[in-house]
Parts: sequence; structure tokens; C-alpha cells
Amino acid sequence: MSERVPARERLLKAAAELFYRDGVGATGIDTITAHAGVAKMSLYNNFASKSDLVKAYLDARLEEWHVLYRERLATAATPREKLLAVFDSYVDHAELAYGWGFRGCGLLNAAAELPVGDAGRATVAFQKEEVEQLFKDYLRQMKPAAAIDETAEHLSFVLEGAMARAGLDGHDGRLKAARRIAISIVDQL
Amino acid sequence: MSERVPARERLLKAAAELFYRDGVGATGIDTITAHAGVAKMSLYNNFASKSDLVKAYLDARLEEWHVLYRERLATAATPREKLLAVFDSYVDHAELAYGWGFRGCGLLNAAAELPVGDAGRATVAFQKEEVEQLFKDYLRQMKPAAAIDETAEHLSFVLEGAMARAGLDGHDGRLKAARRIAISIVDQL
DNA sequence: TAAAATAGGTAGATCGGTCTACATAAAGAT
DNA sequence: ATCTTTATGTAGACCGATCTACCTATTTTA
Repeated sequence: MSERVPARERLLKAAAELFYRDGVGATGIDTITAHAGVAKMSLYNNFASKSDLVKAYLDARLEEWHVLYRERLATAATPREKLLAVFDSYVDHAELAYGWGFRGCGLLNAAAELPVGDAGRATVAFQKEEVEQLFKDYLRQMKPAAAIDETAEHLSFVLEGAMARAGLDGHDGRLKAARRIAISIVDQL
Repeated sequence: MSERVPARERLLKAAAELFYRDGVGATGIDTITAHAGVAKMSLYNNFASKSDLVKAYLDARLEEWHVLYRERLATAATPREKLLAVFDSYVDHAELAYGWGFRGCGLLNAAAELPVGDAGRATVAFQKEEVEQLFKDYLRQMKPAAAIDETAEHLSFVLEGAMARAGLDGHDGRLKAARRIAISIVDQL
């Protein structure tokens, strides 16, 4: 019955909740270690600094979304369904955060707190670029003659805008609306 | 040559720059007063607390956008032009922040740092609701038979999504793209 | 001269980060 | 089967710096 959980894992779980709920800057080292039920030195044995933990937090959120997206992708047959799987994975990811009090995209929120040169901002920018690239790929498969770049950017704006609004009023109806809008956009190409 | 500027005004100007550039949480009281060239007590003579100053900062940004929007509105003749004036005022507002290092919408960034119950979040949510309502009004004047609510939400997503993306890659080309997208949306209603 | 802004300082908490000293447990060596 | 090494985790003191908030006393301004 060895239910032993490594300190690193406990720290990442605690950081995930606290960083998302209270913000990166407002969450101190002591709060994280206390919430993880772990000694302070266990944090510095596993991470070089708080920024390093923040970076790991962002990478974990990115990977978390990747998993949800690939799950949705597995059940998608057509390029159109694959494109919509991106929106569905956003809804799925939002629902993961409901227990913590939904506050929008954890990556975007964290990026808003990070200084301009910070490495974490690159992680966030990368994910948004990746989503836009996915839209381009699927659009190209759907309608090779369409204005791919413009439409992909349009879809990215709709998705991220819905997430921003959802973060403010605290429900994911916005994300489902974004999905409906995306359908109308791709279906009238 | 009385170039005397009241302490309150100097504080708001310093707070505007520092809160936007470095974030609300990362900016301390002493930094603000030093940057304003003002005594610490002048802050507490004019504002009840730091949160009060943050609230004033948000209100000032909201009013700042209102001014820019009304300026654009004055040169708009048709409902279509008035609707686009919203997008233009966003570009104008973004350009105000260029000297500080553009980091996206100051209201959205600050809201990402504020706790869920904070009064400042209401200010931010209000501004986004207001924009969506403006879209509804102008759309109704343009095409009374169109799907007003859905289209207004669509336009809001495009605008706020463009702002979110712009905040990550640091230029307002995204906002100009959003304007072009908005034109295509309203012109094919 | 009365009001407002000034400089400078204090209180008390919290921050990120470092350090010491000890406990536990599995793996390798004999 | 015993000893030793190496990993990892523990508790808790401690560091310098910074935070908000508030105070006092002096100077400036109107």
C-alpha cells in the first residue's frame, strides 16, 4: 500500500492549484510547500528557484492541454472535426479548473504577470502560435483555395477572446459560443 | 510658469506606467512614490490604500479609452463606421502604451492578477460588456434582422482575442487584423 | 496663517532563498 | 546476511530585502 508521492509531484500539484487560483506573484514559497505538505528544501532540491517552478507549471499546463487535445483528436475523422477538437479541448481544459474557481486560461493569466523578457512568456506565446498553426493545417486540408492565414488568425482570435471573456465572468458558455462561431466560419468558406 | 502638478495626478501617472509595465503586484508603494517624485504620505493622503490606487488606475484606463472612443466616434457618420471606431480606439489605446513597452490590455492584465471577488475585476468585466453592448447597438442600426447578439459576441471575441495575442507578441498588427476581420463580418451580414 | 506637501522613519509581516542536522529507504558490495 | 553508499525528504532557524501602512516634524504654498 505504498502511496508515497514524490515531493516534486506534490509540489507541482500544489503549484498548479495555487498559481492558477491566486496568481503567480501572490503565491509565496511557504504557501506552496505548506499546501504540498513538503519541506521547503524539497522545493529547492527539485527546482532551482521559484521562477523555475513557474516555468515547470507552465510546461505542465501546456502538456495538460496537449493530452486533452490528442484525446479529442483521436475521435475526429475529418479535418473539420479535428479543427473543432481544438475548441473542444479548450472547453475540457477549462472544466479541469472549475474546482479551483475558473479564472480563464492559466497560461494567459501567468503571462500577464511575467516580465517582458521572461522565458515563461515564450511558452505561452508558443502555445497560441501552435493553435493558430493547427488551424492553418486543418483549413488547408479542408479548403486549399481559402484565405488560410487570415481565417486561422480569425479562429485564434475567437478562441482566445472567448477565453479572455470567460475568465472575467467565470463560466465556459463563452467557449461553447466560440465553438459555434468557429463552425459558422469554417462552414461558409 | 507654474508647472505645478498635484500629487494625486503625479501618482496616477506614475502608477499608470508602473502598473502597466511591471504589473500591479510587482509594483510597490515606494517605487510608485519615488517615480512620481512625491512623498509617501501624499499617496495615503490621496488614496485610502494601494488597492484604492489600483482601482483608480483601472478607472483611469477605462476613462482613457472612453475619451479615445468618443474622439473616433465624432468622425464616424454611419453605424458601420461607429462600430469600427471601437476597433480604432483600441488601436489608439494600444499605441499610448508603446512607450512603456506594449503588453496588451492593461485592464485585462490587471484583472488576471486580482482575486476573484475584487472590485477591480468588475470594472474590467464592465468595460468588456460595454464594448459588446456597443456592437449590439450599432449592429441593430445596421441590420435589424441579423443575429445581433451572436454577432456582437463574435466581434467581442475577435477584438479581445486580438488584444490577448498582441499582448504576447508585442505589436498591434493583431489589432489591425482584427479590424479587417470585423469589416468582413459586418459586411457579409 | 492655515492647508498641503515634504522628508524621513517605524512597525510588523512576508518575501525568496540558504543552511544545518537528522531520518528513511533502496541499491551495491562484501 | 550484513554493511555502506547514495537518494531523497524532513524540520526549522536564519538571512537580507521588501512589503503595506502609518507617524512625526519640517517646509512650502496659497
